[in-house]
Amino acid sequence: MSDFNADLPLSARAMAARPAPYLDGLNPEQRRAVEALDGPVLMLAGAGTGKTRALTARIAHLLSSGRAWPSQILAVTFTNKAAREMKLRVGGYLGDAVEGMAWLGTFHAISAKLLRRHAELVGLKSSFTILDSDDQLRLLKQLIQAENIDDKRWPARLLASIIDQWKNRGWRPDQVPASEASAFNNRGTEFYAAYQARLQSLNACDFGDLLLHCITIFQAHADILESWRKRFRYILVDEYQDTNTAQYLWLRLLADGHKNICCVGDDDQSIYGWRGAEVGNILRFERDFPGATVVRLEQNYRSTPHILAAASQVIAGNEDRLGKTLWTEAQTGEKVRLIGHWDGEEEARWIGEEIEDLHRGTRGLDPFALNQMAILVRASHQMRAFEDRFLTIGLPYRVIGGPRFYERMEIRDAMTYFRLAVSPADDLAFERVVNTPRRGLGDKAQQTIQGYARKAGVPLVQGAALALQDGAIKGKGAAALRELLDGIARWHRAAGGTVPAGAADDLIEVIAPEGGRAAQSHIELAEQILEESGYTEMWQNDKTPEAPGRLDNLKELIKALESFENLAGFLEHVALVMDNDSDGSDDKVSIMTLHGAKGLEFPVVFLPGWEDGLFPSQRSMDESGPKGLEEERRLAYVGITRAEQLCTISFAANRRVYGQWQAQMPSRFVDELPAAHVEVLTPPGLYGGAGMGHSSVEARATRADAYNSPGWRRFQAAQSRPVSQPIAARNMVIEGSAQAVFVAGVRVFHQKFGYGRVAEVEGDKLFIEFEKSGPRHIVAKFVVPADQADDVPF
DNA sequence: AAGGCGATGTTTTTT
DNA sequence: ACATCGCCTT
Repeated sequence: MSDFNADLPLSARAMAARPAPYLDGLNPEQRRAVEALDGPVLMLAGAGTGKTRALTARIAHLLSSGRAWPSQILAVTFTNKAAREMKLRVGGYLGDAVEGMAWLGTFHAISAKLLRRHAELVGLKSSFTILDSDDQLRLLKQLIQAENIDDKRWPARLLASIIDQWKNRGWRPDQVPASEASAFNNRGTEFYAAYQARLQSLNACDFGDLLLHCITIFQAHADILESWRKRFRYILVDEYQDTNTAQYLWLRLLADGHKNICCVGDDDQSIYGWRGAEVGNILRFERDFPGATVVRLEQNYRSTPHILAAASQVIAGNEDRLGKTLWTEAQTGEKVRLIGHWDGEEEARWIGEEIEDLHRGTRGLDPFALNQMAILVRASHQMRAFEDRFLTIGLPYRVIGGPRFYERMEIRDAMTYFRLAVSPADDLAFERVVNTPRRGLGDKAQQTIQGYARKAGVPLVQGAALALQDGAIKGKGAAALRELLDGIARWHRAAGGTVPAGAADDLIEVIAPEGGRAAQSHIELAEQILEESGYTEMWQNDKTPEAPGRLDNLKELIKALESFENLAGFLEHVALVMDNDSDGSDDKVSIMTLHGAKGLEFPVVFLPGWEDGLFPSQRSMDESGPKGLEEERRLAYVGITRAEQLCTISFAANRRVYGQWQAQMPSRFVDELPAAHVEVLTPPGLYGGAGMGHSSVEARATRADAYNSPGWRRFQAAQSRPVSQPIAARNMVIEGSAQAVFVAGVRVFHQKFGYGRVAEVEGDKLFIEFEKSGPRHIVAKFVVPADQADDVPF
């Protein structure tokens, strides 16, 4: 301990007077990553190599060495969960000083904070609202319908995803390249511009805008950028492999001054390419930041050597990677187990019994708690078989990643009312709840209101007031609308002190000049809003089985308000922090997707459904070709490396796919597992494994030497080849020729959808009317001209 | 304004 | 197979 102090840089020596507990127990690489404070640093952290540890130690080091104040460190994560975790861990080293880390958060939360300060530079007020995807979709749909476009063929969903992708790439409407001009029936950019204009008039922005507006501001206002560069003296980025282009630009802008940026990530765990993540960002880091210090964390503290070997072998099949070699000091442990089943139900049955055995503690292994075990699936529909089975045998389980609390209908409705109370001029909010509960204000009444609002150029609430004055809405609807408007005005006044003063006050006078005041606390106000609006009552009168649960959720929502000072603060939080992590403390088996499992670890992991088409997913390969396959392989890598002690991979010979039974081929990833580290098990009733009569692990999962032989593996390899090979071959044949060949009217062939005719060409995508399966958008390289279909090897 | 019916699409998910 | 959605009927 005493002699290393002499070698440390000045800052650290100054610190040596105090102990530096955060350096204790770091391995040499971690230590290097912690101590290389200045200039660009890339920390390539393999699975289970203590990345968070190094990252938090680095923050602690920056602070205790006096390089930066807490408020001068920008620490960016992707999820709120990761941000919380980091805050917690840094707090462990620093105590209360973490509270000063005002800029530790997600890209979006930090961007929102920045944007509130400079909103006017992009035509927004600092009180702008952040739209959720419901609002976004509703808005786009209006735009599409206003143009009299068939929203069947050109759905708002498609437009939303196109615009999202563009925003992910950092393109504002005027920056969308010409190559995208054909998107959305040649009108994509036009709609994008219209959408942005509409957002601006609503004083709103979507998630993509949070980043994009920041970029716009930074690019246009050197002085502002400069001041933020000065403030953020050190930048840390977690999960850098998941950044998209917009996030990359955002980071570059902030880091390009001092270049004190430390990016942490693992190219082998990049599994979000489909939503815009660019692995290229991490692969390119050294070129982007010349002279960067690159640290590889390769010592794994999580898994047994067999598990690591299996994971390493699988991921070695990828071309596009920086390359790391995980190693561990651990000597012993179970091999990765591989087992085939007759069908998906049997797979679920077997895993259920296996879990019970492991829980009980058979076979000389210590018993595992249920919450030490997890089942990781490729697609959520696989979960069903497990849920069914576990319900019948009474095995407690928890599904992680289902619909989230704040996405439930009743929660969104309730929050929409809160939104109206805070900003009565929020047209999207008004639209959403004007007839929820039913107030007799159907399409016709709503159109009347729209008409009045548009004609007078005022928000919908005011349009509604005008329509009432004019007597344009009659009867029951009129009375109910009057009541709603009075309510909104009353709630707004009650929320008064907490709302940025000004704008809405005149509006309130217009819609309800003689309203009273009401509740004191925002919690009382919230309850009152739900009561007076009739929303609670609506669910009380609802006879469907889910109604009681929804009422419970509403109570929970009210409870959640307690930790906020006012409604506006709460809404901001919810817009950005839409998570619902169960605490994991009760003893249940976890069922989740491979994506959901990233960043987690479990002593015992089951990886079912390793079948070609399911995993790797056919769609991924169809849509993204070899790149897609590589991403699937990374997913396999993520799955295996979640396991600490026991990892069991399985596949079924038959599986029901969309109601049809299908014969399944074992995944090509099964062939990529290293035989020396895998133990092949035989299920009961097959290959002589049956008849032992017990449900012990020995009896059900016999060591099946006959099937552990090279011959068995070769047999498997031979079987899966006819499936996997032609797909790759096909792509090679077709690529290159694709762009030139297709024009509207050409008859084409697609391996899955059969024959069809090209209706439209949109860049590299074709809109094809398939003879059997109807119209579809298809990437051109996956179809061949019909007259060449026979040349395609099968 | 509610309920029924046929068409439709079915990987992964955050903010 | 199955759930969801939009439209259509009552």
